[in-house]
Amino acid sequence: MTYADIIVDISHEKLDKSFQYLVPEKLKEEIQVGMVVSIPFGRGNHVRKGYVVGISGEPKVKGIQLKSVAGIENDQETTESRLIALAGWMKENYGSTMIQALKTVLPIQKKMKAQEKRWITLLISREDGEKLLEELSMTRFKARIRLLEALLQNENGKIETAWASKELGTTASVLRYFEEQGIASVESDEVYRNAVADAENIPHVAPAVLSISQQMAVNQILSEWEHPDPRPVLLHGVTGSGKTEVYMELIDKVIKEGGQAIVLIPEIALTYQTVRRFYGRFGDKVSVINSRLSLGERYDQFKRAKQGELQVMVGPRSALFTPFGKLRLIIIDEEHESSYKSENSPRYHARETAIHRAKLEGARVILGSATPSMEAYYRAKEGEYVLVKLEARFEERPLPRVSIIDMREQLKKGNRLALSLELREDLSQCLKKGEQAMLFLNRRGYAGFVSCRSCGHVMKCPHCDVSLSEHNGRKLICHYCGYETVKPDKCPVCSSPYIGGFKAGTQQIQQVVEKEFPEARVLRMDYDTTRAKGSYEKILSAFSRHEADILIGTQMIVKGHDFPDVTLVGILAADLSLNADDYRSGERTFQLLTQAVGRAGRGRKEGHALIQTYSPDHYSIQTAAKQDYEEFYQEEMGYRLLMDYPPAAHMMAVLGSSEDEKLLETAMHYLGLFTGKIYAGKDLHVIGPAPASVGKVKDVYRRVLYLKHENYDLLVRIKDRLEEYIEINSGFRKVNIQFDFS
DNA sequence: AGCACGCCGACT
DNA sequence: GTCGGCGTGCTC
Repeated sequence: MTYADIIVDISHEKLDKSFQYLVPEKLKEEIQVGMVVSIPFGRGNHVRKGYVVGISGEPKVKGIQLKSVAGIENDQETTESRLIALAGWMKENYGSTMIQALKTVLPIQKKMKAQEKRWITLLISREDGEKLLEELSMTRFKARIRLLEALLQNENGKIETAWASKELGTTASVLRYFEEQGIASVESDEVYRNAVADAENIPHVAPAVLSISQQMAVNQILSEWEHPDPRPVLLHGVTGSGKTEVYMELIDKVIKEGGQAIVLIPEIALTYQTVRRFYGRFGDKVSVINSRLSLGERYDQFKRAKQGELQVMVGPRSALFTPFGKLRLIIIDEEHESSYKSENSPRYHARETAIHRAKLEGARVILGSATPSMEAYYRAKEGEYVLVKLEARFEERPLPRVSIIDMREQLKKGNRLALSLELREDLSQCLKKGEQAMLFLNRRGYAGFVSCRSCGHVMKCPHCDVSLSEHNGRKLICHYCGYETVKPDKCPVCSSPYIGGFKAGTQQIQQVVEKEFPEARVLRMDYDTTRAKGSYEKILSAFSRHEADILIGTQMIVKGHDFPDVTLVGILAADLSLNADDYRSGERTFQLLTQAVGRAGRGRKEGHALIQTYSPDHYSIQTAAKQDYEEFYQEEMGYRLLMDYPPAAHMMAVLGSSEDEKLLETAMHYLGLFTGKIYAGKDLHVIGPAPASVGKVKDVYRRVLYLKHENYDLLVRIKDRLEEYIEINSGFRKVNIQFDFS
C-alpha cells in the first residue's frame, strides 16, 4: 500500500500538521512529493486542496480508517512543487512546522482582490463640488448624487469603493462618469505603486568596461561554472571594488542562456539604488519586491516571475523564493548581513537556503562581501566554497587614514565628554575647510554591559567569554549559561570606582556637538528620526547635497549613499558592539568599523577616521583600523575554536517563551534533562537554560537552552526527538518552543 | 476554516 | 419541555 502525508491548505494555521491518506492504485505511479492534490477532509468530507509533503509505505496512525486521495490537481513537476520540496528541507533543518515553512516559501494569494482597497478621491474643489451637486439634484441621476454628497461630507474627500458600493449603491458606470468628467479619481491604496519606483525615468546604461581585476574575478567564476556541480563562490571584494559590475556581467551571461537570476540585498535601505542600477542595465526584465509593496503587488511580481515575464528579481531575504522556472543564479550581496537570518520560524538563513535551492534547481550561488561572515570564509577556506578575491579599489583611491583613540586616557586628561579631544580638534578642522563629517554611534545588539572607564576592563562570563549584562542595576547575568554575579562597585582589576554601564545615545551626542560647534549644521539619523515614511532617504539626500555639515547616527548611516565631501568619520563608541552579549560581537564590530571607516574619503580628498574605544588593543579594532580581513579572521577563528562557537562547531538554540514564568522554567529545565538522555556523549555541550537576551517581552517570558556540537546532523536529530517529547508532554501546551541553528 | 458536539437561557 | 446561542475541539 502507498500512503501520502498531506498538508491541508495552508491559509489556516490551526491545521498545523500533515494528514495521511491512501493513494489509490491509479495514482500510485504519478504521485510525488510537492504535488497539489484534492482530498476529502473533515466530517463533511469537503474536497480541499492539499500539498503532498511525504510518501511512505507504512501507515503512521493506528485504528483510524484512512481516506483516499481524490485526485491530482497539477501533475507536472512545477516551480511550485520544487519550492514545496525546499519547504520540506527547511522544516527539517530549521525546526518549524510544515505550514510555517510552506507559508514562507509560497506566495499566499487568497482573496487578493478583496484585500486590495481602492479609494475614490474628490479632485475638484469643494465650491465646485457644491455647485455640481446643485446641478445634479435637478436630474434623475440619484446614484451620482449620493456619491458626490458622500465625498463632500467626508473631510478628506476620500472614500473606499467597497463602502460606496455597499452603502450608496455606487456602480462601475457611476465611477466611470466621475473619472471621465475629472470629478474624482479611483486609485488603489497609497502603498500601491510600480514595483520599480520611477521606472520610466531610469535611463538605460550600457555595460561598463570591466577593470582587470573585475574581469579576472568573472573568469575565475566562469571556470568554476564549467564543472558539472559548481560550488558556491564567495566573492571577497573591498568596498568600492565594483562587485555589482561583476554580478551584472554574470547575470548577463545567465540571461543570454535563457536563465533567470535572483539578487538578494540586505534591507530596504539599499533597494532603491541597487534596483536603479539593475533596471538601467537590464530594463523591464528586472523587478523588485520589498516590504513596502502591498500584498497584491508582491503577488503580482511573483506571478510575473512565474509566467516568465521577468529574468531578474531583486529584493531582500524573501525574494529567495521567487518562483522562477529556470533559475540559474542566486546572488547574495553583503552576505554577512544579519538580515539574511529570519527572526521567525522557520529561522532559516538565506545563505544556506539559497545553496540548497540552487542544488535542487541546478543554479549557481555567489556570495559577495567586503567583510565575509566567519561561516562563509571558513567554508571557503575548507574548500566547500570557491574564494574569489576582488582586490583593487576603484580608481586606486587610497584607504583612509585611521587613528585609534584610547578613551581611558581621556578620563585622565579630565575629559568626560563622549567626544575625545582629538575628535573635537579634527571636527573643527574639518568644518573650517568646509568639508563634511559623520559621527557613528554603534548601538547594535547593545544590552547593557558593565565596564571600567579607567582601565577598560569589561565584566565577562567566566564560562562563555561573552559580556555580562546588567539587570535591575544590581546583578550581572550571562545570556548563554545563566551565570549570575553581583555588580561590583569598584573595578576588580584596577579598583577604580568608575565602573558602570555604558551610557550614550545619539540625542546626547547631538547636544554635545551642537554646544561645542554652534555654527555647524547637524543632522541626526536614528530610529526616532526615521520612523516617518521616506524620512530615511530625505535625511541622506539632504546630507549628500551638503545641506548639513555633520551627520550623527546609528549603523544606518554606514550603508548606502556615497558622500564625496565626507573626509572625517568619527566612531564614538566602538565598544558598544564589541561588548554585546553575543559570541558574534567581535565579528559585528569588525564589519561595522570596516564599513564606517570606508565612508571617509570616497571623493577626491583624503579621508580620516577616528575610532574611540576603551579596548584599543582588541583585535577587532586593530584589524579594522588596518582594514586587514585576513588577520581579523585568524584571530576570531582562534576564539571560536577555543570556545566551540560556530563555525568551529554548530550551535542550536532552543528558545522557549511563555506567559507563565514558573512553567517555562520547569519546562526548559526538563528539556535540558531530556537532552542528556537522548545523547550522553561528552562532546555535546549543553549550556543553560538561561533567560534570553531580551528576557521578557510584553509579559511573555523567554528562556534559552544552547547545544553545541561539531556535527550538524546530530543536532537536527536531537531537535526531532525534542519535538516529539514536546508533542506528547502536556506540560508544554502553554510553552512555545522554537529552534534556532547557527 | 468548517462542522459537530455540548451545555445554558427564552420560547411555543 | 425544546430551540438555538456560540464556546470548544477535531479533522487522516
